[in-house]
Amino acid sequence: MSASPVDSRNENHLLAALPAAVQERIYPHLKRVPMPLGKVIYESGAELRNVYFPTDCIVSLLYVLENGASAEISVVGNEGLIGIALFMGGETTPSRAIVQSAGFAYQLAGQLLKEEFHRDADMQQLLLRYTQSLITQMTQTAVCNRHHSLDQQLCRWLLLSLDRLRTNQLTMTQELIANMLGVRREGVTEAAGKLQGVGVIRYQRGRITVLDRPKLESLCCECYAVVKKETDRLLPPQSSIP
Amino acid sequence: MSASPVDSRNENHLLAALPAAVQERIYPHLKRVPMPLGKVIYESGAELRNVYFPTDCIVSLLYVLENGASAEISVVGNEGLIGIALFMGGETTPSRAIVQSAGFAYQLAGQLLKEEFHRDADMQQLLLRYTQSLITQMTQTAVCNRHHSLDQQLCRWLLLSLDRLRTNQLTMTQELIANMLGVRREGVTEAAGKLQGVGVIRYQRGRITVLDRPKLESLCCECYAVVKKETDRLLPPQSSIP
DNA sequence: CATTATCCGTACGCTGCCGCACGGAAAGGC
DNA sequence: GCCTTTCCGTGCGGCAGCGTACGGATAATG
Repeated sequence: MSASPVDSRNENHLLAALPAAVQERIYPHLKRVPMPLGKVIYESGAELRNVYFPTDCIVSLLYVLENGASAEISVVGNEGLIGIALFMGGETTPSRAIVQSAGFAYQLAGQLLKEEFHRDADMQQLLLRYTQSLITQMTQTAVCNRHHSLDQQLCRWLLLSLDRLRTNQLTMTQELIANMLGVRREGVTEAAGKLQGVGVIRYQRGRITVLDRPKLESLCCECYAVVKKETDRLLPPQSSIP
Repeated sequence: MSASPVDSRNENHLLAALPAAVQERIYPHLKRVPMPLGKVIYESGAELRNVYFPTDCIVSLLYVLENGASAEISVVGNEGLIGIALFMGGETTPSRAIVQSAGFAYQLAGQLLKEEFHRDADMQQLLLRYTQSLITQMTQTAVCNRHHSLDQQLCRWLLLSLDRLRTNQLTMTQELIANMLGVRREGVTEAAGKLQGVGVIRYQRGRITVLDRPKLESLCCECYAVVKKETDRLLPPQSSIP
């Protein structure tokens, strides 16, 4: 196999967990592409031509209503891939994928992914389990939207983002967070102000630093823990580099 | 094939759409079982032993929070099946399935479904497309919970239920609806009162009659139409009895 | 260095839904 | 036919988040 020890393709957990045979066939076709902040990976209803395996970026699946209001459905980092609709058979979804934290990802032609999906049973199993973990995240988002306060949801959101980065710093304006959570920007300002007041985070113009993660978790609703636990169950976080 | 023209197994669209070969193998193992109101088909986290194909009942996938608060994630009728976690590979889900409208369903051992899922590519494709339509429903629920009023959501909920029944009558207390929507019972009373006031529905002690469906749709948020359109796209509603 | 654009803080009235409480009215049991 | 249970109507205070508006502070631009 051509993968060197420092192969950044292994930074994506799904890629790293693929059967060796699949890796061998797919790796040569992976193209490392930049994922700049705000880039729209695919638009609602648009046909997917490629899928993306993030290594150090975060992509949000966002739903945009007719009136322009929006809400984040789920978030994808180096634990997953963008474009499940391809192998699910629908080709499109009524949501938008947008880069929420800049970085890189590996691009793969959708056709190749589909072929492998139908060729290798282990890979299929892996991708389906990942899809189920996404479903869990979506359902939890739904119930969280219904029952929990903005303060709690902000905590959940910060934790979800933090898990997908290597630092404790998010480059992220409050306006963007508000779009994701589907609330007013002022609401985020207020909630973030409280968190800063108790020393959990600090921020200056679009740069959020998490200072006390345990406390952040304690202020969060159960939703974060439920999703994390279920995701770990479905996709055991085994070491990515064999 | 043993299926007679009046075979009620064909009342479930998924069963009816299965490849003939799969039908031949599976039909003998289907067991028609009653689905009484309120019955819990599976509990959160419990392993699924059977899957269910509803013919004339409605089953809700409900998420229950630690404090007992709940919210409906999606709803399944004769267009789908209960137990997708089986072939998705997770075996369990952190949600509860509960009968929301009484009727019957066909029960099938999970093991058999899994075998067919891996054996027949067409069936696999069908089930995955159904799963994607479920995902659409879930995401729309999430965004609807965030942005739309109780009045609108009640309309959406009534329409979703109506689509899965043969009558325009729902046997359904307001308390139950409140549980599904994750709101107070009083809120449902008020919203339903408005709908009755404008002549869209009529109800008496747990019996709701829809009088003016077009008007109901006009009062609804876009969420219902989006889900319906996407579901029809993913699972074309071809005649169920060939 | 001056100007502009971006981002964050604050304030105020409003409204939709919550929590709670109580009462009436229809179905069901004996 | 009486009693109990279930279900629905109504009312009231409270509050979280919305819409709107404005101003200050920090980066980016030329």
